[in-house]
Amino acid sequence: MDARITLEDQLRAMQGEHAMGNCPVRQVMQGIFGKWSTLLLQALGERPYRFGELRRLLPDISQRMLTQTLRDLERDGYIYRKVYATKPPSVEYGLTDLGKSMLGPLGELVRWASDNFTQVDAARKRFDIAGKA
Amino acid sequence: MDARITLEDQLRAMQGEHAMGNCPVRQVMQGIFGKWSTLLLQALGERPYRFGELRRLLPDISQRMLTQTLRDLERDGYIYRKVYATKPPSVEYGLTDLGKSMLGPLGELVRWASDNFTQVDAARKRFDIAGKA
DNA sequence: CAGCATCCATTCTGATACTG
DNA sequence: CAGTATCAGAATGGATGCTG
Repeated sequence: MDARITLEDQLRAMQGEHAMGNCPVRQVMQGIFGKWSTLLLQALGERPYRFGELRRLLPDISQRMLTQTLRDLERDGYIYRKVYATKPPSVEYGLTDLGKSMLGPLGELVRWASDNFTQVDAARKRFDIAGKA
Repeated sequence: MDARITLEDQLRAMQGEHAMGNCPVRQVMQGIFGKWSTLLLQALGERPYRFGELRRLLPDISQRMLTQTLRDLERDGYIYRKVYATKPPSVEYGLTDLGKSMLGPLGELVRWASDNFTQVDAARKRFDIAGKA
């Protein structure tokens, strides 16, 4: 079985009402690859976290971006949001089944990036030094 | 072998000079997930294409974005750019070995997105209808 | 044919201040 | 504790006209 998706596959999935720029596959991918989405998905892949815990885990995310990214991930069905009516209130975030099923493929790519970022970095330096920047 | 990369792995890879927001892994991922990058990488995974061919293949990309995205992919070492000094000139783009090696993991994720975009779409609708939008 | 330069609109991101 | 609201700057995206 070939795991490759051809461009024709994607074109077929678009059926006219969608243009290339907003094909559904790409829309899904964009949701996963926001500036903080991948990091949050991986964190929640380990265990559920509370809002404040995530904030401390990602020291350089602003509160605004954390709230917004979590909301987007919840909207796409990757994570759940559970409010405990304690005093003061606490909110727990965790992966849904859909989110868990996505973490496999995403992990593959993260692993590739982790294994190859030095090569990418080297390529960038070569390109820039060659004056093509 | 567990293919998962933990957050601790990423934190370890950062070594202080990098913050979460610009960790090298994320930088690589961002390069792959620009608005058009994935589509172009997949197209070039089938065979090399010329500039004009790519333009026709992605009808709704602007010339500016095509040029820019190709240049970014070349800079990161995923594609090569070969100029034929014909008259009029023609330019061929194709995947490098690094690009080819990345297409595997990327394809996994594209396949997941292709298999699950209806679920994501359904989740979005539920969220919006529930008035949480 | 395969670009580059310019201009403009939209989106994204973060800092800051405030609330149930 | 876990947000919301507002604002300003940066980055991104696209339309148009010009060139070797």
